[in-house]
Amino acid sequence: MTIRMIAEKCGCSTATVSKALNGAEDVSRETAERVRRVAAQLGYMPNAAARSMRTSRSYSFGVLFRDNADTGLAHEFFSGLLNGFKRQAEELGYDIFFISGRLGGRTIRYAEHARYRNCDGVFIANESYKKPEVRELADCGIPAVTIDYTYDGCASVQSDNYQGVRDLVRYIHGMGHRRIAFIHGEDTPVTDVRVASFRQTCRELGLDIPEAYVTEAVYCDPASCEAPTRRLLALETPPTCILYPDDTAYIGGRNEIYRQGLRIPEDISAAGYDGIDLSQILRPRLTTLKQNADLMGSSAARELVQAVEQGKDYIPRRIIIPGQVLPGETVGRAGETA
Amino acid sequence: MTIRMIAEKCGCSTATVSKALNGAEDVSRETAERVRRVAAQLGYMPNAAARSMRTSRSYSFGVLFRDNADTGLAHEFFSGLLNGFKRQAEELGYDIFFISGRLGGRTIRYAEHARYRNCDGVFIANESYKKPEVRELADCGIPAVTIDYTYDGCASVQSDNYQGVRDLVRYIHGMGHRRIAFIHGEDTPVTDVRVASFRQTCRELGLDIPEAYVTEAVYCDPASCEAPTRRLLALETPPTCILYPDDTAYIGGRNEIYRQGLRIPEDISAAGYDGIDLSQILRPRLTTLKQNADLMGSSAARELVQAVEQGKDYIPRRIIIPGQVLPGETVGRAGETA
DNA sequence: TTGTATGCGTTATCAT
DNA sequence: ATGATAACGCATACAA
Repeated sequence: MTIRMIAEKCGCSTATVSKALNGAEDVSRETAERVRRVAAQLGYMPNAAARSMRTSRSYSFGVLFRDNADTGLAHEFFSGLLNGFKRQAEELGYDIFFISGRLGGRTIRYAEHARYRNCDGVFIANESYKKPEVRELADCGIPAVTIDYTYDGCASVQSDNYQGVRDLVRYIHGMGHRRIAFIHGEDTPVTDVRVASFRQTCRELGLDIPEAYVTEAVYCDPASCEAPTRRLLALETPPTCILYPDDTAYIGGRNEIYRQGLRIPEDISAAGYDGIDLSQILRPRLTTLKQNADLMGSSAARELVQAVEQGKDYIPRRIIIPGQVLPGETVGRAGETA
Repeated sequence: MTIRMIAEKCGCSTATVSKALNGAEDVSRETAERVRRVAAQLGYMPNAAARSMRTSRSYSFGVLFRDNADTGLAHEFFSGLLNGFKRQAEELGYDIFFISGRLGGRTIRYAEHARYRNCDGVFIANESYKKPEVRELADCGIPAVTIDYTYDGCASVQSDNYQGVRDLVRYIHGMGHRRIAFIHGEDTPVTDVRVASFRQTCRELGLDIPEAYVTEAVYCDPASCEAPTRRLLALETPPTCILYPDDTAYIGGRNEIYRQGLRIPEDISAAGYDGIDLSQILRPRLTTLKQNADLMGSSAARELVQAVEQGKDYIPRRIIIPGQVLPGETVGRAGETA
C-alpha cells in the first residue's frame, strides 16, 4: 500500500496523490475526493519512516523516565504523568517512545538515542537532573520539556509544591493544630521548595517549629519513616500532626504509630502527599495533597508541540499546575491551645 | 552526520562505510577500524528512518496497553511487565512505542497504527482480548506476543495462575485452614483458571467448599470486596480464611474486617494475589502470591525477537512463568479441625 | 577489497 | 491543476 498504487488506481501521479492526502490547495476538489476515497478503501497508511526521512520530522516524542527498578512507572504520580502526556501527544499526532541508555547491547547516551530516532521533542521526568547526560539531552537542540525542574531554555511543567504544602499546612492549622512536624523526602529541588514552604507558612501562622520537628526520610520508602516517627513521638513536646514525604511513605509512619498503641487521628494526626489511589482506600482515609499528574502530563505535551511547531520563535514557558487538598480522616480537630 | 560525511573524511565510499559499520566481511581490517574510529569521533548515529525504509525493519516494538484511566500503567503488575519488556527489548536493539487508537485527532485501528510505524513486533497486554480490533492486531501479520491469553498463531507468556492459586491454597491448608473462601475478580480468562484451580485444589485436599464461599468482586476495586466480605463473615459457618482477587482489592476486605471489630489473622485470615510492594508494606504483612511480572515481560521480549528474526520458521511458543507464595502474616495457624 | 548505482516511500520544487 | 523529478540516508547487488 503506497501512494504509487493509489496513483495507478486513480490514474494520476504520486505527486497529486500526496498533495490530495495532505490537503494541498492546488488540487481540484473532485480529484482530492477521489484520491481520498480510494486511499480509505485500500486501507492506505503512509509510511512513517519515508515521511520522516523526507520531512525530517518523525512525529514522535522521546520520553526519559527513570526505570531503574524501584520507583519508576510503578509510582502512580509518574504513571499518571506519562498517561496524560501520552494521551495528549497522540491526540496531537505524536507517538511516544522511551529513551534509554541501552540499545542493542551497547550503552548509548540519551542524546544519541534521541537523535537516532529523530524524535521531534523530548519529555524529561523522574530523572536526576544533575546528571550531565540528562543536561546534554536537554541541551542537544531538540525541544524539551521537563517536569518539576527548570533548565535554561527549556519549557517546564511544575507541580505547585510551594502552594501545595502551604495549603496543606493551613488546612491542618485550621483544624486546630499548632505543633506540626514535617518528615520530608531526601534532598532534591522539589524537597527544597516543600521544606521552604513549610517553614515560611508556619512562620506566617505564628507557629514555633522546633528544629527536631523537621527531619528527613526517603520518598516512597515506608521503612525510612519509622525511626523519625518514633523519635517525634518520644519528644518531650511531641507534635500533634506529622506530615509525611508522600502517601506511600506514610504507611511506615502509620505502622509505627499503631505499634506504639496510638490511634489516628485521636492520638496523633498525619498527612501524606500525592493523593494516589491508596490514600483514599485506606481507613482512616488519608488527608493528603493531590497533585494533578494527568494535567501536568497533558500540559507538557501541548507545550512541547508548540515548541516543535513554532521552532525558533518559541519562547520557553514555565507552567505551574496547582494541586488540591484532600481532607480525608487522618487529621483530627485539635484543641486551640494543644 | 551521515555515512557520506564519514566517507569523505575517510576518503572512501559510502558503501564501504556502511559495510564497515555493519561488520561486513569484505572490508579490510584497517579500513574498517579507521571508519569506526572516525564514526565514533564524529559522534555518528545512523538514521533510524533511513535504515528502516531500506531494510523494512524498524527495530521497534509496538506496545498495546490499556490506558483508559483506572488501572493502566498505575498497576504495579503491569508496570512491572512493561518494565521487563522494555529493558529486554532495548537490550536486544528494539525501542518500544505505544500503539493507541488515536493519532492526530483521528481514530485509527490498532493494526493501522502498527503498520504506520512499521513496527517489527507487537506486545499485547492488559487489553480485552475479545475486541475484534485487538484480534485484528494479533492477526495482521506482524509477529505478536500476548500476555495471559493465547491467540492461535501467536506466542504468549502466561503467569502460572493454575499453580499459583494451587500453591497458595495448599499453603493455607498447611496452616491448618479447612474453610477457605475465594472472592475472585470479574469474569475473564484469568479468573476462570484461578477459580478452576481453587475448586480442584480444594477437592484434592478433601475440603468441602460451599457455593457461598466462592463469590465475585472486581479486580483492584477495594470497595467491591466489602459486601462479599460482610456476607462471608455473617454466614452460619464462616470461612477461617478469605482469598481476595488481588492485593489492592484486599484492602477493602481488610477495612470491612476491622470495621466488624475482628483481627487479622487472629479472628480471620486473608490472602491477596500479585505481591505488589503494598502487600509487603502493610502490617500485618499480606500473605500473597507474587507474580513475576518482570520476568514475564523480559521473556516476552526475547520471544518476540525470536519471532521477528526467525520469520516464517518461527513456531509460536507458550511460556509459563511461575509465581511464588509470599508467606506474610495475614494467614494464621488454625486448629486442625476448625 | 572497494566503488557505483539503485531504490525504499514520501514530499517539495519546478515545469507544464 | 497536474506531473516529472529530485532528494532524504542507508544498504545492497553488482561491477571493477
